[in-house]
Amino acid sequence: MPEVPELNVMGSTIQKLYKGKKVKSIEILWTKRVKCSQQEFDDAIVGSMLQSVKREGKEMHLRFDNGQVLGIHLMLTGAITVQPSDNIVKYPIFELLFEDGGGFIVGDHMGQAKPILNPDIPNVPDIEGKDFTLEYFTMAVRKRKIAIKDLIQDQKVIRGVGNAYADEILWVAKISPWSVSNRIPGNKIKDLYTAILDVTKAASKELENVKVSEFDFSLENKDHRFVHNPKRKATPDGEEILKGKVGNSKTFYTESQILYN
DNA sequence: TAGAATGTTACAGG
DNA sequence: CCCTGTAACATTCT
Repeated sequence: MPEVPELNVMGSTIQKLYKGKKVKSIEILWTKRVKCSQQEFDDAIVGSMLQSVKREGKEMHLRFDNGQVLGIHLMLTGAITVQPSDNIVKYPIFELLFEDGGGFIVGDHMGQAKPILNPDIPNVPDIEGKDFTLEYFTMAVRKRKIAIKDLIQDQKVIRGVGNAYADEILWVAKISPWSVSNRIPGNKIKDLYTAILDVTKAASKELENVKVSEFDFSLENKDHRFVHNPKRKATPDGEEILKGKVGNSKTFYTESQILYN
């Protein structure tokens, strides 16, 4: 369930709720994908105070006053349930609790979401970062020869775009997801760049009032996406939404998106 | 019942 | 060694 707009909302909420509080416990409940031991998590953050929450690509980074960082990656189907909650988390990955009550559980029925101790921050522009410039993006798009949808989702090129918003972005920019990256003309690369910024900003704003109690459900079911949304048959301007595949992921698009190849 | 779920990584082939 | 495409991962829900 995690892309940039969702992570922005979750991150600012976690910060609002727990900034300045000390960690009472962290309990790793599903260790398959986790690199560090329970002991290492305990030593790093138990007793330390939460200073800030920042998003880095598709990860959320919790920084503590002792300099330690807890990274959270929700992968495909992970979710955060703020505690206490009426909902029982069926497949918990880990639980983080603060000293005077509250905290959250990260759950994922696919078992892929994971906590990361002191994660690396790759030298790749985040889509909301200052170093994500039109110049950089134009160069990156021209350098390679793959489907444009795969390119904008490649976290080694830019960090933060995932399958759902990639469809929204390409629809706004009026570019077919199968367009070959190095065949896209300069003015359309600019449209694409602008669409990445605009779609991300608009969706973040749209989601900012979602209730904390609905984080583990409603965020992904909100009707704010216009094409990557199984509930919709047509775009707001009445064009039929088509379904296909780019690489191995499901793609929603329309006929009017131009194919450059 | 096969396929989908907002993702990443390993590996084969060129 | 670089680039690209494909499949695996893992598990429940529809």
